[in-house]
Amino acid sequence: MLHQYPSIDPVLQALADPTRRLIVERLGEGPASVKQLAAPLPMSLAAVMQHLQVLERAGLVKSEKRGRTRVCELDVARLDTLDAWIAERKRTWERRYDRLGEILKKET
Amino acid sequence: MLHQYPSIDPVLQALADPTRRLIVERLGEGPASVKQLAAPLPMSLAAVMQHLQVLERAGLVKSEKRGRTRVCELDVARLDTLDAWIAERKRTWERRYDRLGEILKKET
DNA sequence: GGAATAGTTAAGGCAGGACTTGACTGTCGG
DNA sequence: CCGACAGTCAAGTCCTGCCTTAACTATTCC
Repeated sequence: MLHQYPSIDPVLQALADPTRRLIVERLGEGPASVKQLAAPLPMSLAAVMQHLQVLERAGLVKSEKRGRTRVCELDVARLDTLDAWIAERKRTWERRYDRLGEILKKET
Repeated sequence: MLHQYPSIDPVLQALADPTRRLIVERLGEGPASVKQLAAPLPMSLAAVMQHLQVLERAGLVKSEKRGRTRVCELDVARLDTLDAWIAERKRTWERRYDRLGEILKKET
């Protein structure tokens, strides 16, 4: 089947970092500027920028420049890619489980 | 709200590595020994062992020693942790979208 | 215009992660 | 018992990823 997902690789790599997950969670509540995103984080603005670039490359975040501020927004659709990947693993697993039947259940 | 998920951190970190995802995908088709898992991978057995330890610490894989071979098996339940996290992000997002109403839809 | 604001870019430091090698343990087949 | 097999452990190398600082650009406000 070759499972050709549109590159979950950058998505998972982006979400692997706790800071980036915090950013994603924050953006889940609505758009925000880079400054706003950086405010609660214990690091420089430049560091947050770099995190945003990773998230943007992964397609999880879209941003737009308005005046001198950059407004960032979550792209939830990208999370479906992950959803799909997980679902696929589980489906294969459960299909296998069905093939085995209830037999193995007996030997707890 | 404090979203107290049982540590998605190790799960996402484990899945961030392409090699480990390959192992997960392989194990999705059924249990396998360390040797079998290592066979298609361009690295030493010791390296695969280390990957397995990461997966096991994340709770994604369980293994059992049988004679001189170690049989590894996927723990699909752990993927639900990730599922839950994603679902939560999407839920928050959609709730926000609802609050905004249809107004923004007009300015396509 | 000039100072403060918000972001961007580049360089470098440092720690952690991925992989290797080599020595070692335990197990199976003959 | 002995060799081959499957895995384990410990160092050590190397490279990537996260973060910093510093200099620089583009806006906004007075």
